[in-house]
Amino acid sequence: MGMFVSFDNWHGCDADGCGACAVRSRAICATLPPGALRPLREIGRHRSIAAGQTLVWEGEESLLVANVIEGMLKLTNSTGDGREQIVGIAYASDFIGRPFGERSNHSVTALTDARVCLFTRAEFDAFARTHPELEHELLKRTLRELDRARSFMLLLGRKTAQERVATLLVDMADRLDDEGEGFELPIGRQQMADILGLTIETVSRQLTRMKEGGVIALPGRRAVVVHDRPALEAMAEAA
Amino acid sequence: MGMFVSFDNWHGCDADGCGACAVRSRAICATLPPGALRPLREIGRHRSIAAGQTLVWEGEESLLVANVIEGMLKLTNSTGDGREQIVGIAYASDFIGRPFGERSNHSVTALTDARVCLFTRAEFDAFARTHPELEHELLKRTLRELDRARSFMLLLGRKTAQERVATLLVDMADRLDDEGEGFELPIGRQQMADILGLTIETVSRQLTRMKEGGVIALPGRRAVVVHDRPALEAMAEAA
DNA sequence: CGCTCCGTTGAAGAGAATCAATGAGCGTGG
DNA sequence: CCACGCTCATTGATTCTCTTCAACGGAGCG
Repeated sequence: MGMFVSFDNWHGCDADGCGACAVRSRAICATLPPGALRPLREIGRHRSIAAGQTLVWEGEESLLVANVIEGMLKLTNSTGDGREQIVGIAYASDFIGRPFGERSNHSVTALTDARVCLFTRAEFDAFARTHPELEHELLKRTLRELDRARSFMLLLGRKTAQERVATLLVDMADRLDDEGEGFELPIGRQQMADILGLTIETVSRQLTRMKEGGVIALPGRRAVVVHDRPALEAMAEAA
Repeated sequence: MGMFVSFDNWHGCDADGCGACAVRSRAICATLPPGALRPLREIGRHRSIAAGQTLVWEGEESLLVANVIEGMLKLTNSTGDGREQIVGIAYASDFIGRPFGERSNHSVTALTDARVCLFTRAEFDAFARTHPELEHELLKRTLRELDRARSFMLLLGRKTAQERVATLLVDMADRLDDEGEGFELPIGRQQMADILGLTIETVSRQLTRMKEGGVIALPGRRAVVVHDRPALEAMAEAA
């Protein structure tokens, strides 16, 4: 494992440890009063993760939790024979891992090179248990995640391939397309398929259909331009 | 609304209000020290709900939360054109509703006649905010629900019809079949289909196949006897 | 230049949905 | 107690969507 993992050369109580943190104002730490930040900092460690590396395995003991500082990670569940479903994506400032539980229900794998602020679950649990503001923030985030997961259950259980792809594009556009001038997909076709519960071929065909219908353009492998947003939204909802 | 809803004739601080509650030891209230139970009791109301009645509507403002005292309720998400996906089921002692959020993401509808202990969201939020033990319990429950939802995403996105039905039967047997002598399904075929992201016909056909394969018996509409549990579990996992 | 990875496209097939009819319980009322 | 009607479940025939299998294409890179 050591060969895949690199620790930054600071850890714990550093002069500019959290102050300089890229997600200081957006991660759960933001809820803590200044005085409580120091003890949390002392149990946290920065770690870099290479794309493709898995931080937590489905079904294994829950030993780690973390804040995402930079990069993207996927949360996945798999069947015994290798079928995979992405059940969540963690971006910068998101919290990952399973506090207050014996085992992790899903794997966590880096989609891009990433950096996280890591805690052992035991230490984090103990800290959180004594800091209600932190638990409150965690509760709010977990409730939001649960809402998102349940919305996705509707997509996976009841929506057609076209609706699924359109829904994903609308979500991505909302997240990434500030200027309305198109955006870069942060993931490839296979991962789109793993999110949507489809095959890579079906995703590709649906994108092609939308392109031929003039709803979107695909100027590159990862590039998407939405030409007709209302049409895309209509596709996402009804059919 | 009044014609569908009946309030019990006590509410608030009653002599035996919470002490006699059927879920006193299992609901979130169980975490509260005796002294804190009284103020919570004072903002709670018992309500009876008829089967089929909807307590909360998807997308509407989140005004109510509740503990389930008795009965079963379904949490659902729907598409514009009426396709429905059950995203969760609440049993006695479960907590329902969306605290700390503007809107409810899903509808809550009684599957059986039910009784709940109801709070306005505003009052509950304020109470919870000042009772960390309660928020901690709520966090643990929400994390468990999130794990469950994500496991279900694998089922909905990647499992075959046979695997889905077998998975549901295993879950139900674990929950209901103490003696190994069979159990009564708490829901009909349509709701099984709505949970599994299938049609009623497909659920029926899969059950028939399992019956003909000798894995289960179906002595009545709602009755199930598992003859070959290992086979059923194998069906639930691989294919 | 050729290799590899990833995405696209095509043809064929499987699995589930849909459409349609039949059948079995169950409650109601005669 | 039985007949009726209603709801829910089963079964069959067909259609259709998505998957599977297979080949090709194109961009990036050594």
